[in-house]
This record gives sequence, structure tokens and C-alpha cells, in this order.
Amino acid sequence: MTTIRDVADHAGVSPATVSRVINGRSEVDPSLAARVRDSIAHLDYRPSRVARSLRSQRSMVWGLIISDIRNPFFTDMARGVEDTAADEGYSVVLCNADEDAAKEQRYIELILDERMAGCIITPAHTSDSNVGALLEAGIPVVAVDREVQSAAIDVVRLDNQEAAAHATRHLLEQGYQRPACISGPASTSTGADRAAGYLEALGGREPLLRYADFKVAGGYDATQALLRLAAPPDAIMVANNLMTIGALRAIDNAGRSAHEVGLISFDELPWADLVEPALSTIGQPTYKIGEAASKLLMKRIRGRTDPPEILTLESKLRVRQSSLRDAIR
Amino acid sequence: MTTIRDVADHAGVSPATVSRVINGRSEVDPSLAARVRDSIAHLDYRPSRVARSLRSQRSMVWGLIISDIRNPFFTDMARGVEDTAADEGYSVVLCNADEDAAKEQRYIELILDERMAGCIITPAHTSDSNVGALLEAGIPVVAVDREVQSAAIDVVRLDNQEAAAHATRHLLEQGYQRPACISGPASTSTGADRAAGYLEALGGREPLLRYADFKVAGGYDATQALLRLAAPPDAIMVANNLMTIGALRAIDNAGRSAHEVGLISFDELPWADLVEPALSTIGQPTYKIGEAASKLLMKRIRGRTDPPEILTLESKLRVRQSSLRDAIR
DNA sequence: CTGTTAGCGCATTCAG
DNA sequence: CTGAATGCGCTAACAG
Repeated sequence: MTTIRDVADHAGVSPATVSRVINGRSEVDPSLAARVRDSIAHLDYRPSRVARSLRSQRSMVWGLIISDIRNPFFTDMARGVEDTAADEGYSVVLCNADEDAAKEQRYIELILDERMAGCIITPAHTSDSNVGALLEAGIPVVAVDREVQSAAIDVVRLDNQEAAAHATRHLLEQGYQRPACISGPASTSTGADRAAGYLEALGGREPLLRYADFKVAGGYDATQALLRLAAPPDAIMVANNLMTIGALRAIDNAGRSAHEVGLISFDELPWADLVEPALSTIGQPTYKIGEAASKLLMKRIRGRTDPPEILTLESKLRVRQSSLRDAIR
Repeated sequence: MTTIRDVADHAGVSPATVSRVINGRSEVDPSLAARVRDSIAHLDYRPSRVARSLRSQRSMVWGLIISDIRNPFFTDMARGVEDTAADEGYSVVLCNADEDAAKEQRYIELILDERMAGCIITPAHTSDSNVGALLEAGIPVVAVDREVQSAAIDVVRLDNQEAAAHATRHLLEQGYQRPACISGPASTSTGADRAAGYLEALGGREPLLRYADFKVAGGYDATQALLRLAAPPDAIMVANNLMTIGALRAIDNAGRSAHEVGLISFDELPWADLVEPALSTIGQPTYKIGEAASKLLMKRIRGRTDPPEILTLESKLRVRQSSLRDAIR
């Protein structure tokens, strides 16, 4: 691999001058600069980001830790992060924690060991996440989708409680008598807040609340359990898209039609309009969430030291068919 | 951040000894080693992977360039890669090229500049991919899902032509008279091979072949065009999962029922059984593909210099409902 | 078995 | 404006 020294020799200048041409941090005589650029092109020189990171003590890479790579919500968000990072000259290492705190911990250590410039994370648990280690090492962190209690960091998320309450009220207005809720783990702020919103909107009615794992299997099991109740629900609000897949499957396997039980799901799904009845959803501005988190992160990387900011973005209730009780189906 | 020097001072040894304890490359007196380990724990020392990479001239990171992060096929495969890499002590940088050759090029440059240990890629185009630059720099490359002509590298893929022919024959056996095919770009080996398999199985029949972009929009447009033909197809084989979403949407928007037109899709989909009629698919062993590619890559990293290997994995035709002409629906 | 020395490739002093 | 010297943190070669 050609080094800065090779380029310097070829151009008949010192390595320092080559460095200056590349980084443009100080003026270089135009004719020298041109010679250097020629040599760079001629030798096909590419600066080592490794050496650069070591020398300047900062890398041009962010770590993005997402909870589940099979969830379109996170991958769409990742695109928002990636595009914004690219604009700023940063690269993104996408880390899939699989809703597993141990994996998350390993990735935090990777970010630490690679001395990355920053981290965007959807923490597996509200408490007892180890983002503190990153902050101590001077690596800025932004939380996305979920909050983290143990550290004071910027957050980008929905007003999950309000969104859940809104969806629940919608079900009640449709005339459903016994709406249930399958939420995510109570140890995530998202899970807790969506459950709280459900309970809030329920008024005095009997709560039919299950906490699951934000995965397909969890949604399946919870739905199955609900349907087996002596007095089963007539509608379910599911707290994320993957659990909704499980819910649909469980309803089908129970020999029930999805027409019989009202359904509304958090998160948009690419195929929400392709199932029968078309799925009502609480859509999040996924790409924008990623963008917003990236911008907050950039500010911290640039040295901002304000108190942490909590950015609340708007969700959108998209009523299709699955939550319409009286619609012609 | 604490350095190896800090640990050495604290333990009263030289940095070299600390390094030896960490890497276990040569024997260290047990009592010294214990002291070093204590100091490491006490100071919460974490070796800089940056410095390590620079010194040893090899990083412990792979680049994984996928064509589309919104496609479950690639993300499932990514999990296979990631798990295998982790077992070997490597980390994976997931790069989303969005079916865009320019983005792919940028990521190749990143892998080059970070002097990564290896690369697994689903090339945007069969020819004119720039993986050659990686090979020249001594970075091993394995292609996945699609082949690349310009360079001699290991490949893991299906026998796409046979799989497509098999699926087409299945449609014909069901009694469909005019099966169409929506394939991927002819510039990808996958797109070309699947189209070839379709044509092969068609015998003398009139071909109804469209090349699209492996994305939802492309599938939509192609399907719409097919349905508007004076003699439209009565069945469609779609060459990937995302285009199938577009196809379903187009069929619906044309006021046709998915029951009227036979459908079979490459790639498994999490919700294949949730639409009506349930989608028949040509399932690929996605996770295994990722694993296999990782193992090939590891061999190259370890210095293997055989001629490139082409590993062909088995696909599985999963007949559900959408391709059954005479089934009771 | 251990410490000393050197240098990976680069950016940043400091002189000139 | 330019070059020489220095060192980021670590590991490998060499002595001892």
C-alpha cells in the first residue's frame, strides 16, 4: 500500500506538505499542491484512516446500535442516520443487538475500543444500559426510540404514551368493548410508555395488558394467551410491527378471522396494505428520527455542552381497515 | 483514556509485558501476569484497536456491503455473517449500497482506507464492480447472492437459473397458460440467471419477461405494464421479495384479485403466510449463505490461495396458495 | 522470561 | 510557506 512518504518522494516534497494538501488546514504553494495532487493520482494513494485516527485521536466513524435488524423501523432509521453521517464525512458501523443486553454491551465495548466519534443507540433497557462508559470516555451518545435513565443524554422519540392513548381511544370510539394491549418489555421506556397510554385511555375498563418482547414470537404467544381468556378481547393494540406479525398468525391459527378482532399496530410496515383487512398503524417518521439523532450527535461531536435535549417527533395514526368496527369489510 | 503505558507503570512492568499478557503470544511469569491483569481491571484499561491495527497492519473488521438494507434477505444474511465473524473475533461494518453503484464504490473505498481484514459483498453489477481494488490491496473478497465477472473471487449463491426454471415449471404444471417473469436488472447475475431459467422452462411459449430493479417501485411498474397487455399473463414469477410487494399492490390497484393471477416470489418473506392467498416462495437459506461466505472469507484471511470457489446452496420451493391454480381458495 | 528499541502512517508541532 | 522532528498506542524484533 502506498504511504504518504511515497507520495512525498514522488512529488519531491516532505510528507508534511502532502498532509497539508490533503487536509487543506494550511496554505500550500499552488504549484507544489498541484504536483502533490498529481502524485496522489498517479500513485493511487489513499490515506490510512487507521493512522489518521491514531494520530488525531478521533475517528470518522459512528456506531449505530439498533435493537433488531429484522425490524424495518430500525433499518429505515439507519438509512436516515447513514445519509446524514455521509454528508458530514462520517461512516456508520451498524450494530445489531438483537434485543440482547449482552450483545449491546459488546458493541459498546467495540465503539470504545475503536475510539469512535460518537454513538446512536436504541437501548435494550431503560435502566442499566452501559452508555455511561461511552460518555466517560468522551464519546457522545444519542438515544433513539427509547430513553435511558442512567445517563443524561439527548433523546429522539415519540410521545409514546400519547400515541398509545390516541390509538386506544380510536378503538373505543369504533365501539370495541374490550381492547387489549400487547406492549414491549416494561424495561424499555417505549414498552412502559405505550402500556401507560393504553391504560390511560382505558378509563375504568378492565385492562387486558400483556408485556412481550417486541419480536414475532412474543406477539404470537401474547395474542394466543389473550384469545384463550374466558372473556377475550375484541381488539388489540400491538406495540410494534414484528409482534403484529405474530398476532396475525396467532389469530389465524386460533381459527379466528382477522376481521373479528380489531387490530392496530405501532410502526409502519411495507405490507400493511396488503393483508386483509389492511392494517391500521401508528406510523413513525423513521427516516427523520435517524436524521434528527444524527444532527444532535454532530452538535455534541462539535463540542456542544448544553443539558441533554429530548426531541419529540409526531406520530401519525393511519386508519386503514383492521381497526374499523363498522366498516364494510 | 488509559494506555498500555499506564497499565505498565501501575503494574511495575514494561509495556511489552502487558502486551504479552493481553495477547498471550508468549509466556509470561504467572505472578507478573496476575499483577498485570489486576492493573488492567483496576484501571479499566481497554486496548486501542486503532493503534493495534496500525501496528499489526491488520484490522479485526470486515466490511459487509449489501444491496438493500430494507430487504429481509440481506439483513438475515447479515446476521449469519455477523455471528460467524464474532466467533472469530471480528466485527462487521454493515454497508448499505441501496442498489447504487456509486454508493458501493464509496464503501469499497472505506474498506480500503480502513485497511479492513476482508469484505463480503453483493455486487450492484456483475461487470464493472470495483472489487478489484480490494484484491490489489490484499483484502480478500467474497461475493454473495450475485457474481462478479471482473475479478476471480469466491462466490456463495443459488443455482438461480435452475431455481427459476423449477418455479416456472411449477406454474405450468398448475395449468397456467401465460406465466410472466419480472426479473432483476440484467446487469446482475441474479437477474440474468433468473430470467434465463424462466425462458428455459417456458419451452416454445411466448415470453412475457420484464427486467426491473429489485425494488418495490420496479415490481409495481412492471406488473402494471404486464396487466395492461392486450393478452396479459395469468401468472407471474417475481425475482425477489420487494418487487413482489409492488406486484401485489399493482394487482390490487388494477382492480384484480390476487386470486386471479398466480404468483410466486423469490426469497422468503416474514409475512408470506399472512396475505391472501398465502404467497408461494422460493426460499433461500439466508443465514447459511452468510455463514458460508464468512467461512470462505476466513480461509482467505488465513492465507488460502486456491483458485476461487463457487459455493452453490439449495433453494426450496415453498408452495403455499398463490401458485395453486386449482386449489380451493 | 523480560525490558529496550523501533516503527506502523499520519498530523502536528517547531524552526527556518 | 516548507521541512524536520516528534509521538499517537501498540506489537514485534532484539538483547539480555
